[in-house]
Order: sequence, then structure tokens, then C-alpha cells
Amino acid sequence: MSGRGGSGPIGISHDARYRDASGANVIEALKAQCLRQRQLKAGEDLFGPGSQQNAIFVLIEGWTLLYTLLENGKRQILHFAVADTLLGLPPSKGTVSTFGVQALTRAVVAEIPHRRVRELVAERPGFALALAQSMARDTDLAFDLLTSIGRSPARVRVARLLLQLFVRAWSRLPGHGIEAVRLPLTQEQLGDATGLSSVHVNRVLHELKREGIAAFHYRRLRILDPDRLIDAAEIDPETLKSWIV
Amino acid sequence: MSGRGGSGPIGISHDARYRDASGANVIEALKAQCLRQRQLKAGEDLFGPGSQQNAIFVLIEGWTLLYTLLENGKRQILHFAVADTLLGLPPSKGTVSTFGVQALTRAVVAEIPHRRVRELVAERPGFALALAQSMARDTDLAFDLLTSIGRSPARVRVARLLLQLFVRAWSRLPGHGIEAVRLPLTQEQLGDATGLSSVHVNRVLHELKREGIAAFHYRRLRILDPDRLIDAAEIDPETLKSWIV
DNA sequence: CGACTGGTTGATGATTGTCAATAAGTGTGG
DNA sequence: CCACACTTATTGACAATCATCAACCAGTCG
Repeated sequence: MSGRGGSGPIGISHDARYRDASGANVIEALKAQCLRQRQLKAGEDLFGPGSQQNAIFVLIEGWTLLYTLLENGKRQILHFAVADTLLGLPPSKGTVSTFGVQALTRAVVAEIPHRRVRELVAERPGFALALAQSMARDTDLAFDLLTSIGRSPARVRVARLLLQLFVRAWSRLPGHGIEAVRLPLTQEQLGDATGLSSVHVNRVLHELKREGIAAFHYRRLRILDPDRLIDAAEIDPETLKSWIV
Repeated sequence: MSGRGGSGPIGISHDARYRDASGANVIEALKAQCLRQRQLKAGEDLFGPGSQQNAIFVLIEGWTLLYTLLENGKRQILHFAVADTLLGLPPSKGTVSTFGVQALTRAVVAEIPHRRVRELVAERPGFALALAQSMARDTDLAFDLLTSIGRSPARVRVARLLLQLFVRAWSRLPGHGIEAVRLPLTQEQLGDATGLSSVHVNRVLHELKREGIAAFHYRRLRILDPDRLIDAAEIDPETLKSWIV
């Protein structure tokens, strides 16, 4: 950004396939601007809710989660982010972040100061548009989760999250043949993401296993019957495809 | 956007105060690109979920709501949008919209073809960045609602929505002295926005009225005790301020 | 002044949360 | 490789929250 009007973007964003006008990869372009990397241990916060950043981040390696905290002590997980995801910042200058980012595994992030982002935008107009589109995708994902949590029973919510996590983990695996993936999540985290208690998540997981649909146990997710899982998740195949990174 | 890489943005976005590098108002800049306006009757769809648009829209007048539909026939309201709000489109070229936009009142929208948006972006780099920031705000709002629905009981959800709607309606009123506003909503719509049944919304509204906190009755919202409403909504004043347009 | 939409109320039951005690799995240091 | 400490998962009993159904009432609009 060239003038006084704005600041660094952005909220969060994903996926290596957003390209600016010249076809250059947005994520790669950002990585190239990186001054320093940060190493995170599992459980460590990249930044907390209410913090103010002067940089955006690209997740290079590992899993992270976006979350908010409530007055009543509960937590809502907003998104699970994997490598090559943009983890950004507030919607206007000086805004504090409404959410926090925490590492689920050991993770590596690139830190790109807002100033660098503004330079990139000034150099390549299409870059900012790609950022905007990336943000639009984030909004869509948030809307999707919102709909799931607001209007679906527990079983559907859990099935949907498992399916989404599986698709995203599986699609970045070298050999795509396998129907089992490793997800660095606890049942409590599944609960915080679906708006359920960990106990109830456990019950639903058992139900899904008993029915031969999917089995999640100590960080290992096996899809036993993909079709019936899609059915249980009550999503249309179109939405499913949009999850494939 | 100058090259082949992108398409028209965007998701949804709000608020007249986003400015691009030259300080020009993004919403106003978009309105200036408007080729034609559309008039909507109350209840009419601007576009439905799953539709494909080749334009973005700016709400000039009236109220609209963003919504999704589920297989089980239920509806989730994602956002209530007021005048000077950007109602945009999918995160990449050819994507169908995941949500629909419906008019709550008689409404007027400006239609801006994606091509025009690309021209604007090419002319003014800061414009796209302002779009991205606007999208970031949308994401924040979605996260906020997500947290509310996922992790708060009915009373808190309803109080929070009433407070947000009041603040937004009140802040665009000429005389700011009044503690009552007109909201073009039914209890069923409050339910679809909070993930509750209309019956339960009704009960919570009664509770809030009986306690002398707030009264919503046939489209008229009166705030009886602002402090206790803020308390009931379990929000911190910082978040509240961010809602003031 | 109807007709219709939207709101109100009570009874009942399903879904989900909480508590608490136990078991299973994981990781670490010897 | 084993013992220990710790985290995570499992299970049952019970309670709270919220949905559904159905009948009735109130307000609004033409």
C-alpha cells in the first residue's frame, strides 16, 4: 500500500493456489519477503486474542489452530490451519486481533512485516486482489462452520469436521491411496471446534465407529466407509471438492 | 486485475470507512462504477446459495440478510447487512456462492460487474488492499458469531445479537439520543441467526423484558438497561466499539 | 374489518452438558 | 526395555438446555 490509508492486511488465509495477476503464487511471494522465521513448540501461541501485530505470517510447516476465548472460560476453535496457509491480521490499522493462533504440533512460520506487504501490493496490483480472494475463501469456510454448528446435530457436525480434516490431510499426502491419516488433535479440540463437550464428541465417535463409518482414536483417523461418511456429514460433493487443497 | 490469474472478488463486506491508498472511499468508488441498480422487494432474493454471479453488489438502501440452507431444511443466517455494505462473491473464478442474499425490507443495490472491479484494481493498487481488509472484517464478524453460537447459551446469544443490531442501527440514526430502534426482523429470523428455535427466542426475549434489560416486540427494540444488556451479552466494550459503523 | 403473519404459552421429550470415577495410551528417564 | 507420571479417552448417572408440537392470541396490513 502506497498511501496513508491502510495498513497490513489481513485475517487468515489458505492454500497455495491463489495467484496474482502475473501468475506468481501469493504464498510463495510472501515467503520470499520473509525476514525471519519463528519456531513454535506444540501448544505454544504464535499470538493471542487481543494482541496487536505488525506482521502477517505464513505457516511453513506443522499444524496450528485459530481460536477465541470467552468470558465463561470456554474456547471456540475457528479453524485448523496446515502448511502454506496465510495467518494474518486485523481488518484495519491498529486493530487488535480478535483471535489467537496456537501451534498444534511443532511448527515453523514465516513472519512478513506489514510494510513488506504494502510494498508487494504497490509493485503488483493483482497481488492484493489475490489476498482479497484468499480472504473471501476464509469467510466462506467460517460461514460453513457457522452453518454446521448453528443448525446441525452433534453427529453431523463431528462427521463433517472429520471429513474436512481428512480431505485436507489426505490431499497433501504423497501416496493418495491410504484411507488413514494422522491428525494431531484431541477429542477436546474436536469439541471446541464443533461446539460440543469432549464427552459428547467421544460418544459420537463411538457411534461412527460402531456403524463402520469412521474411526478416530488417539490421533489416527481411519475412514471406513467414505460414502456413508459423506452422507452422515450432510454435505454435497461440490462443497467437499472445495476443501481439497 | 490485469492478467488471467484472477476474477472478480469477493465475499461480503461492510462499512463506508474503508479507504484505498488515495483515501477515496471504497464503497463510493464502487458505486461510481455501477451500471445499473436493482430494486428488491422485501423477501426477495438478490441471489441464492449455489448461484454464480459475474458482478458484486453494494447495498444502497434497506436491510438484507446473508443465509445458507441445509439439507434438513433449516436455515442459518450469517449476517444482517445494512446500507453501504459490499455484498460480494466467490473466492475464485467460477466459484458458486456458498450463501444467498435476501432482502428484509424493500432494498436497492448497485450492481458492479467483475470486469469493472478488475479495472478499478488495476488503476489503484490500494483499492484491492482495502477490499482485502474489508473481507478481513467480514471474517472477524463471522468468527464472532461462530464463537457466540458455538459456546454461549441461548440467553447470551440473543442478548449479543440484539446489542449488535441495536448498536449498528442506532449509530446510523440522525439523533443518537434514543434508546429504541426499528429492526425489520421476526423472532424466527433471530432464531435462524442465533441457531435457536423461534419459540426459544421468544422465551429468552420475555426473560430479558421481565428483567428490565431489553424489549423486542414486533420489530421495535427498546434498550431498557444498556449496562446490564452488555453484561448479559458477555462482550467486552472493545468488541462493542468495533460494531459501531 | 378480515385475513394473515407473527407472537405466546404449556406440555413433553430429545439432545447435549456436567460430574466423577476408571481405563487406556503416550512419553520420559532410568 | 521398564516403571512412572501424565495426558487423553471412556463410561454411566444425572441434570440442564433447548426443540418440537399444538393450540391460541395479538398485531399488522390491505
